[in-house]
Amino acid sequence: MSAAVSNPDSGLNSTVRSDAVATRLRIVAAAERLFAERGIDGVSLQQINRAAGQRNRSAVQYHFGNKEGVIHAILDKHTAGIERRRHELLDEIEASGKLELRRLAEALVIPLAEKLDDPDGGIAFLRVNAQLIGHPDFPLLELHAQRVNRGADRLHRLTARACPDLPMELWMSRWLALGGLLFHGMADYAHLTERNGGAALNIPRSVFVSNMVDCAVAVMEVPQSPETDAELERSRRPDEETPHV
Amino acid sequence: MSAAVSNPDSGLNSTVRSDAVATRLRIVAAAERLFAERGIDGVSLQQINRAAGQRNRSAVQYHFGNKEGVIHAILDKHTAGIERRRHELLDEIEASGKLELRRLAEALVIPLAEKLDDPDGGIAFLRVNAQLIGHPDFPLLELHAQRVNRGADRLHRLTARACPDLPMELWMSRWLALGGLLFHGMADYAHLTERNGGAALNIPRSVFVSNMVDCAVAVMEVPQSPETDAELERSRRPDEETPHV
DNA sequence: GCCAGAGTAATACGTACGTATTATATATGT
DNA sequence: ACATATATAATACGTACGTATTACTCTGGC
Repeated sequence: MSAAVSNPDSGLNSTVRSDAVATRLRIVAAAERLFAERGIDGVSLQQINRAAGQRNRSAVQYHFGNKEGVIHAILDKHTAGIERRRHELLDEIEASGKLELRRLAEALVIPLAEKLDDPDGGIAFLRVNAQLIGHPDFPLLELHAQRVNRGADRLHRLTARACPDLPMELWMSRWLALGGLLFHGMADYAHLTERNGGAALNIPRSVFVSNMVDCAVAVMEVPQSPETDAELERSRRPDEETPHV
Repeated sequence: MSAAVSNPDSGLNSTVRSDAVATRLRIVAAAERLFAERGIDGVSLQQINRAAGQRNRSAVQYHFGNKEGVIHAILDKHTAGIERRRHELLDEIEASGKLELRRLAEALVIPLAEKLDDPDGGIAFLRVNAQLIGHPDFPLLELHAQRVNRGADRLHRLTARACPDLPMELWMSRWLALGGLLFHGMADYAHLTERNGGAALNIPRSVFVSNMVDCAVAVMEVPQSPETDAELERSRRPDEETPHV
């Protein structure tokens, strides 16, 4: 609670010194790299300090409070650009007048995929995101709930509107699963890209991205099968006990 | 290297005492529960010891060597049944004479989904698996490479044969992404199921499973889009430089 | 019933962590 | 140029970890 460890952002400080922002940038860059390589839980704050060239042991505490603060800083660094790009694409779609599902899927995938070419930690950002999906302490959905994310919300609404025939329960389940598909597909490709220094899986980037869009479209637009319809029908009759098979 | 910490399984010990197997079972059960709740890296071996009611501090070391040994024990506990079930389903499919893609997707999904009803750590097993996918120290693919997994290999071959029209690079990429879709979709549903004590997302289990099968089929069987075909075509002409858009 | 050995318990050592406290240096506003 | 608050450095404390070592207990085979 002392002044020395309070987050300078949260206070009423009128001035932000220039060397502080440089240190913050170096810490964030070191953290995202280490998190991507060794896992979020496999990195201590002291290791981040050392990797950032900080001889002090509590520089991370001073600037970000704790590990969650560092994670938020990493997300802040990258999501602004992603949000902007996503709004651009969605604006184009809405201006065109019709909600083409493939365009919406592109608005979902492309802003993320462009991070593959961001040399300032873009790939690490993608890998950290994939780790956060199922993380017990910092689940991605909760982290995003704490921040403004209008682009993703807008996209969610538009895609739901573009798939009016799918029952809502199924749509929700598919949307969640789509997150796993995208983030982990992207993170795997990102990892391999970093190791091979260019393409991965013998697939050029443009082909990979387009293929991911194809998969996203497929998951969203394929109608439920007759088997699923039958199960759905059966589950909606409360009288009949659903068998265990 | 002393005898006291050597894995009793790896030695030539003729006898295995009954209390030892009971302790091993309790340790594995405690470990899978803790791993699922707090994350693999968020649990120390000592915590596993305590949760297993072991007053000794090095019981885990004695029985499993290290954390990777515990993970292998968890996988051993569950994969046997999954493998057996998967071979059953694949036998039926091959006996029928035709490779129906939906049946193959069921052979992929159902053996895992049935773990949702296994009260002996089935849900924890699914959540641990999802964590292992992108784990830096114990990546799931490497762990599986160290063990016999003929059911999954057989399934991989058969599904690839059932999708002859898709270019191989795209197929490989989709197969990897499918892992993220399945394991994380399953783990999310498992987690919610455990919290709500029954169904999750207002979706009964049978509907959820059938919906996952639909998604898997969709990802596997949807042909590449004209956009992807164009990118693929362009990438196969080595003369022309691929633009960055 | 007894004994060798597997299994469990108790204890200790070195290391690294997060956190707190204090001191020094330096950039910014006046 | 100076004073002040901010930023960085240095150091210390308590805790928990993995590991190793030693001693005790009890099972299982004879």
